[in-house]
Amino acid sequence: MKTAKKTRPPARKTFRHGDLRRALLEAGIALAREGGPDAIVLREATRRAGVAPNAAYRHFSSHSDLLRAVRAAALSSLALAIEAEIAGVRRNKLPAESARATLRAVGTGYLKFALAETGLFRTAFSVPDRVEGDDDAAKAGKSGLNPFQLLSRALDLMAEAGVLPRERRPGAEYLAWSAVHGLSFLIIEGPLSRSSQKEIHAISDRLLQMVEKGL
Amino acid sequence: MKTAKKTRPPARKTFRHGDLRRALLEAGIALAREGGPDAIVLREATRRAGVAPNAAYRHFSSHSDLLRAVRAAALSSLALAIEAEIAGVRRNKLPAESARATLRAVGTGYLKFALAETGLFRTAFSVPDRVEGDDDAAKAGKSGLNPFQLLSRALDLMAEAGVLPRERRPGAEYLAWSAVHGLSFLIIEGPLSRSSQKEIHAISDRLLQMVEKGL
DNA sequence: TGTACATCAGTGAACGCGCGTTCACTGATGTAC
DNA sequence: TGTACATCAGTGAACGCGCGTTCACTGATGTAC
Repeated sequence: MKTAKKTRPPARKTFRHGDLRRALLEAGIALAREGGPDAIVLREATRRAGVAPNAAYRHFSSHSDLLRAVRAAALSSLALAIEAEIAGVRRNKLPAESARATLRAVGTGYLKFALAETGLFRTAFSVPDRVEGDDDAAKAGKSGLNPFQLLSRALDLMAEAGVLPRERRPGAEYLAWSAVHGLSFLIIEGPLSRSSQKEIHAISDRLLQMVEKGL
Repeated sequence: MKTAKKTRPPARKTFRHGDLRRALLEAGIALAREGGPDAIVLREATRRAGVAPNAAYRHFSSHSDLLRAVRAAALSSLALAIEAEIAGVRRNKLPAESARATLRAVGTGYLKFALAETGLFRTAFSVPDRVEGDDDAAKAGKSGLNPFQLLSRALDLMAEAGVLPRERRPGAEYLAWSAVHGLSFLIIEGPLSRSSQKEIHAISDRLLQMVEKGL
């Protein structure tokens, strides 16, 4: 899928753009949304912003600098999606139930985002990057936590509620993350890509159950 | 990491090459091994085979045709790695134990391959493709089964041995695959990419345990 | 066993493409007096 | 309030690169007689 070249420059009337950095970043995000990380093309971003190609260099030092910024934005979107799912968890439950529901919400939010925003999702994980101890706000949601940190917090809740044995807590992130990320892959690029929403929903449920039980 | 351009054409003395198709395929595999799917460049393959760029078109109809062939070879390598791991399972066990060991072997073989042959592994899954009902021998190992089919067979064994409840058997492939594939990702491109072999081994073990228990 | 000829694998040259990036520039803006 | 000037965001033109692919060709091979 090639990107449409039809988008005409909005014909600025001022010499100065106003907020070119933001415009380029948003064009980059749009490109990522449409075609994943490989679709983030510096020249196309400037085209969409209605600006000469080299103008980008006033705001990003290189192509990969733009890519990094888009990537951070994608992670932030994912964090927002997870937060939205967590917000839907009923508060008046027993701690154990509530902790489990929160962990499930993290998984569900992750999977929903992968399905709905495939391009951004793939962009978020297109480049090796430790997100664990990273407090870059550009990668975080409203809570100030990035996706990994949201998962960590959910697991902490599980441990506190006594649902997850303390000795199993360390490193549990990687087990849960593996399962959910792997399923996202199967859904996006793998053999489940032609399955119905309903089938995907069912298998997602089973997977989250497996994690809960097996953790 | 750019591919080294130093590899000089082997200076054929005959006009005919002999087995150019094979040479191009092997060059393609070598490129994939070194740099993943994006490194599979038709021109570079012909360079390595010591042949003019357009000579490739006698054997592959296009770049993506070559890519498909390399991809099939990568899947076949993965199948071989899994088979090798299965072959190491002790035969004189109880059926239940033996079935569990076989499933573990599938997971271990998968993870080992992902770690040792990252480029080929990424190539194998670089393009959406249903491998489930696919009996293309180019994607299979010595047993004639491709990686997915090897996993299916291991799960069948589990069901027959009574270790996996029959009603949970359908679709179990996707749960196991998700977990193991997800961990492969974390190890290859994700946050576990800088961990030691030992840490990776430990977390792999825990993951396989989780799958066994949670399936 | 020897020759004529069709086949088709590989050659050489060229194409158009879009990319990231660099250069010397121009002209709007904001500040100092 | 008005003017001179430094700043620096965006321009226009160009670069070199490597890619996939097409064209008309050449020359080794295998087969028919």
